Amino acid sequence: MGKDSEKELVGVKEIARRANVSIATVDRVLHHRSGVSEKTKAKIQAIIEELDYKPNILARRLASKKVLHLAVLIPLVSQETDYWNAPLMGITQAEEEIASYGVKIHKYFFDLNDRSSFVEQANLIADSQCDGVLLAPMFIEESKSFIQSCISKDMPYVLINSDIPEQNSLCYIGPNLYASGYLAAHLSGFLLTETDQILIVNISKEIDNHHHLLRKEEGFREYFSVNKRANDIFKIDIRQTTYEYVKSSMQNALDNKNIKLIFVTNSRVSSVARFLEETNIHGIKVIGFDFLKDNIEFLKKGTIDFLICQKPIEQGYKGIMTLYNHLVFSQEVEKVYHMPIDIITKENYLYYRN
Amino acid sequence: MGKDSEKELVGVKEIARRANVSIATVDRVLHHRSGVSEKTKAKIQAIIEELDYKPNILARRLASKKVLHLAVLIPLVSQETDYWNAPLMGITQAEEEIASYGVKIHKYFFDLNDRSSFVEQANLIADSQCDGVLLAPMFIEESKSFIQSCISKDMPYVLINSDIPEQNSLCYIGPNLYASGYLAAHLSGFLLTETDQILIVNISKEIDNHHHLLRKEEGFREYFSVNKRANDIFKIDIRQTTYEYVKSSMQNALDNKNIKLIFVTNSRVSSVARFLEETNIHGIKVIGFDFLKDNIEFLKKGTIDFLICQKPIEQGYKGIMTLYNHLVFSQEVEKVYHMPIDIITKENYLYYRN
DNA sequence: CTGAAAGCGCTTACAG
DNA sequence: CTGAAAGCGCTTACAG
Repeated sequence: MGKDSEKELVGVKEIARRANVSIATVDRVLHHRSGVSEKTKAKIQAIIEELDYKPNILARRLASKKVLHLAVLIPLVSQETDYWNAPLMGITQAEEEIASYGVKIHKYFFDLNDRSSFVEQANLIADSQCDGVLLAPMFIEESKSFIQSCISKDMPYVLINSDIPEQNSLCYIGPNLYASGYLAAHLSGFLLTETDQILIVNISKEIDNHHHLLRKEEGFREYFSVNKRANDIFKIDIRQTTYEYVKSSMQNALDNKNIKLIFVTNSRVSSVARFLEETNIHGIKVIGFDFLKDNIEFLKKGTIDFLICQKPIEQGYKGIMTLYNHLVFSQEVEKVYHMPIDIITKENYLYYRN
Repeated sequence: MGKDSEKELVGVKEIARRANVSIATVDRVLHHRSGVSEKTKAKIQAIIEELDYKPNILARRLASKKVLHLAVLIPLVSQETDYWNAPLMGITQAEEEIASYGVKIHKYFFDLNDRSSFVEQANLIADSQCDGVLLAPMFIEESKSFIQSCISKDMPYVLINSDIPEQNSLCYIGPNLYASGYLAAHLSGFLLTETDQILIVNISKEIDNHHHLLRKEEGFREYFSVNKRANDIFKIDIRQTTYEYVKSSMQNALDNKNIKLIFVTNSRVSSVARFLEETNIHGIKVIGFDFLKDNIEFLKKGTIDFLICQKPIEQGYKGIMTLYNHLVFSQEVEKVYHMPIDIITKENYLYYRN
């Protein structure tokens, strides 16, 4: 008994009856609206507490015709990588789920290779007077100034995929980059002897800004240092993302060495795998990131040994739901929600969700 | 335009207006209730189709006071293993989420070591006239006859954790046992040379029925056979779950061999790890199952190398939500929903969700 | 076989 | 500062 039997019937009506006021007044204090005398406000609040009143969300959404506008700012899916298709799917899924609850989602896309497109879209959002923003802060400086305008407009915002320092964001949802690098190193450890050579590969047009890649590299190196492993670790930054460029860079990097394992710090690992396959290089283990079609193909064939994946779909989904739950239910949110660090192999990729 | 602009306003009222009937009549055909002439029924249905009417679920649940009763039948959490606490958490989480939508969940527990307790509880459910059942069919025969009574009473049921052949279940939600054994073998492969010896350990009071353990073993062996690896594979079935019994069994099993890796087919892997630790045996790799406190402790210390986990919380959660979505929204369900096969290590366990 | 009316628990003008 | 009333889109008796 107790728990089960009590709550049942408590609604605004009951509260109004007990407080000897109208339900409209109860509604006012429920929503912290002005225009209620301190005295009656206090009385009503006491009753709300006492009864542990929980509003009926169904009725709330039904009665209120207010629609909630959420803006999303993420990279455009490019032909170079369809990684961003995944978060977008999660966002769309959330959208479908809450559409009937009066939520509208407005999507803005920018080009990963074009900072100005980011600024442009960000400005559109800033002017749109929406109720909340989901943001992938790929360009640090530009993101910071966008965030400033969000703050000044009192728009809550959620960051996904990569975090940015100094932030008043509602929360960050995404990987712990350092930890994922560390794990990659641990897996590497299984594949190597103490003397095998390792190559770390960062592939990105804008490596300076891509703290993510560098933080993964740090985590990776840390593992070897903590475990006092003697393996030589080389590294290369590849600043053009075309296959031809990756190929020639890799040729140079492998030259005159005896690399046994390559750690690619992002989803571009398929370029490296393609290179190894085309040039008929065998006996090198490969670890990279993300559950993308190309990557999975190489995983199946055994050219890639491990992929680390961090639920990009769920990042998008959770991002939207967090905004929704915060705005509609005033739900408290964790400041940081690190995604699980999933290990994908030939044997379990079929069962990977997200 | 198009998609966005159209639907907005279509409700029972509009349908009623167009069909020249009352909304009560519209409601009748919406719910396939009797008492409507074929003629008006056809007219209304045509309009519903034409308008692509989607009922407002909020209003539906709000107006209808009908409560949905779901029954859950799972093992009691024992002091021997708290595995079943996880699915229970997922069930409770789902319960909280949909409680305000008029769903009541009734939990029945049985003792894993006592078949009769299963039958007892199953009978209670069969008599309870609930609207749907979530079931962990640990005892095959008893489950089959319970399922028969569900079918005869037209109660939909969902299976979790382990599947049972011949089934008209709404769906199965749980691991692909064979595949998880296969993956375990793949991971083992990384840790071994071609000549290292392997020991498979099944720990359970009722191994005959526990097809799950045996199917994992099969998957495990299959990997070595497919990949033509020459490792000797030994096995032992331990039919008492107390630590003392496990310990002495393990002592025997290791005697006179040079085992380099132990594969424990379920969550009892911590007993084996404890044994290795207490008897100061080093240099044996260990792979087992499930994200349990004890197991994680040994993972941290390095006694256990890999844990394979299959989101038990989510199994419970999805089980309930599947019943709910099926009963409330008539949502179609996949017959089989295999959980991802997660690999847990020292480095990523902190980020594991579920 | 069909419809008018009340009600689910809340919000929103509107009037005072 | 406060309340009476209409309405959100649907369901449920009840009456015919």
